[in-house]
Amino acid sequence: MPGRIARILPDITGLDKRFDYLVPADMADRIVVGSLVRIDLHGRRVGGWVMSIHGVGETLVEAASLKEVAKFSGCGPTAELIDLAEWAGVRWAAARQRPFLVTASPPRMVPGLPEARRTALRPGPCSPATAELLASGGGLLRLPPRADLLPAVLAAVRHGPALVVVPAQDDVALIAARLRRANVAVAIVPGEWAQAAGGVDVVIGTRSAAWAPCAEMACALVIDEHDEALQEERAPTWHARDVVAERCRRAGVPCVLISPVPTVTAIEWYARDGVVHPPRARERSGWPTVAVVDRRDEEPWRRSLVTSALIERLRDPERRVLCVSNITGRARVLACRSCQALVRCEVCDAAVGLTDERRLVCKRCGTDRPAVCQACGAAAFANLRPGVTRLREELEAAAGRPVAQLTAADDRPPDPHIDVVVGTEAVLHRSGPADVVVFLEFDSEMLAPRFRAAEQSLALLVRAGRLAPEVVVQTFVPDHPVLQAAVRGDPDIVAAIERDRRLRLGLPPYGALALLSGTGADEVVAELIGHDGGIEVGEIDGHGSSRYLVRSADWMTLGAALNAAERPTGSRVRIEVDPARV
DNA sequence: CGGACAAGCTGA
DNA sequence: CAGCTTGTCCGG
Repeated sequence: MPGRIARILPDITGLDKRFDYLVPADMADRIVVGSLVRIDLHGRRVGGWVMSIHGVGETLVEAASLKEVAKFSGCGPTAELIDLAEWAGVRWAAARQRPFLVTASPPRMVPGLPEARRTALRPGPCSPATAELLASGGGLLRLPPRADLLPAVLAAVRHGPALVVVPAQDDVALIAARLRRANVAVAIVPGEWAQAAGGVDVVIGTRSAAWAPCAEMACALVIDEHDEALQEERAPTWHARDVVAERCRRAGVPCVLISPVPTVTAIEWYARDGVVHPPRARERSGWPTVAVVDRRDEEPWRRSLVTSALIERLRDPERRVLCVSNITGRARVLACRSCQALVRCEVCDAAVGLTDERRLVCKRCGTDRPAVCQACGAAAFANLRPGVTRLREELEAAAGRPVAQLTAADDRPPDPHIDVVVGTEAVLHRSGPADVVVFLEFDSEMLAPRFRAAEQSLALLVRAGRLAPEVVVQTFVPDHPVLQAAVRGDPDIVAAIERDRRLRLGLPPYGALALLSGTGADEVVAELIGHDGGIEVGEIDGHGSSRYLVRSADWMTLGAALNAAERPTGSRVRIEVDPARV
């Protein structure tokens, strides 16, 4: 091979530039697009990705003046994923590819790929609906909360090497173990990145698996497409469902999305073929029993969360009861995650709360400071939610048996011998199965001033329904569509209303939306307003620094405009494309 | 990002 | 004006 030139993106945050290096002859066969290499750049040796390979003469710099690639470090993302990162950089207005490439790269260096491991599938239960959707080019499958998902995964395995994305790590392990028992070759990513790249029947993982290698990928499955865990919370706020769908589209392989409560986004993608679901009677039987408790009937203890319906369940010693509450809404009492110190106001020593802008604001004296622990300088806080402590005592008195409390701040699991647990949403993630899940006050969730509140609160009921066959919801609005949908096991009730509202307001998926905040946001917004191509900007009142909602007709127009906007030096603009909580 | 180098500030 | 801080530029 004559001299080749590798265009390399250094693995350095804040440096979004590619540099050309000569490929030494002894590395020529190993260095391909995506390879991880080391280069000498500006006096230091740094890692980087090969973004493209060129012949001598195709580059701007004279070959003679180029340095050589210093070292081949290991295998990296495939060329398809490098291209996909380029797309994602626009889709989520990231401007740079680095965050995607990091996700698409192995956690430890992989010098070479192992042999493919593919096995003959033992006959077993296999979802015909999934198989049909895969055969017809992909689609959206609605399966009730308590349905077993393994048959759908097995149908994907039958179709060929499959990429499976699941929101929660626990479910990844569970599905992988069951697949292995069925003699399926599985690679759990990111840990088994090399096996996934070498070739297996199923590559499975959480959100980041959207960027995992999958040799000879023939189809992909996104399980619980509605789950917020599929979206990255840090910017760029990419969504695994969207990444997988685009990846499949480019590869020309089918993608099947599965959810008990499909998002308007997914429904819209597959609007032509419609949502596939089991016969209504069967679907409904896969939903939990949902009991709606009208808190208006609870005179004269109208304000109490301990209703008679709840007391009845608490008093039954045979029943394991999980109680979920989020009374405080946002955190009012915080503790530092590193040093455990209570976060207090610098001026008056009162406990301070955390605002949406990540500032600590004292309710007593109004002092405002950045979200940094005064004792140790850490910036991560645990929410102590004093409301839960008080509630625990109240519930214990009503139950006549011990009640454990669980919030995101508690790092040890609750005592397994205590069969009543109360806490924040963490209860739904970190307690085992139960007989009944009670939402003590669901309205703050269901009526939250966020455009996805309906979808999000329905998703909570789904989560609860997977833990217990019965879900009790205490509310002042018992006729809300979210509750109707859950009671009847018919998510269409919410989907239809949501679709109309989003269409009317031009909200996703019928419009593209990004939230801009941080210093320098004003300058970026000023530039966007001068922009000619269909960008709209609105200001959201932010305490202190202002936040802006930027809208456009579609994601790529929005992303391109945001990426093109000049950022003033020293600015720290945060861009949340498709924000989950607005 | 982090090194290089230049321009700006301080103190004897 | 040495010695130090702060800012800006640039990398193949």
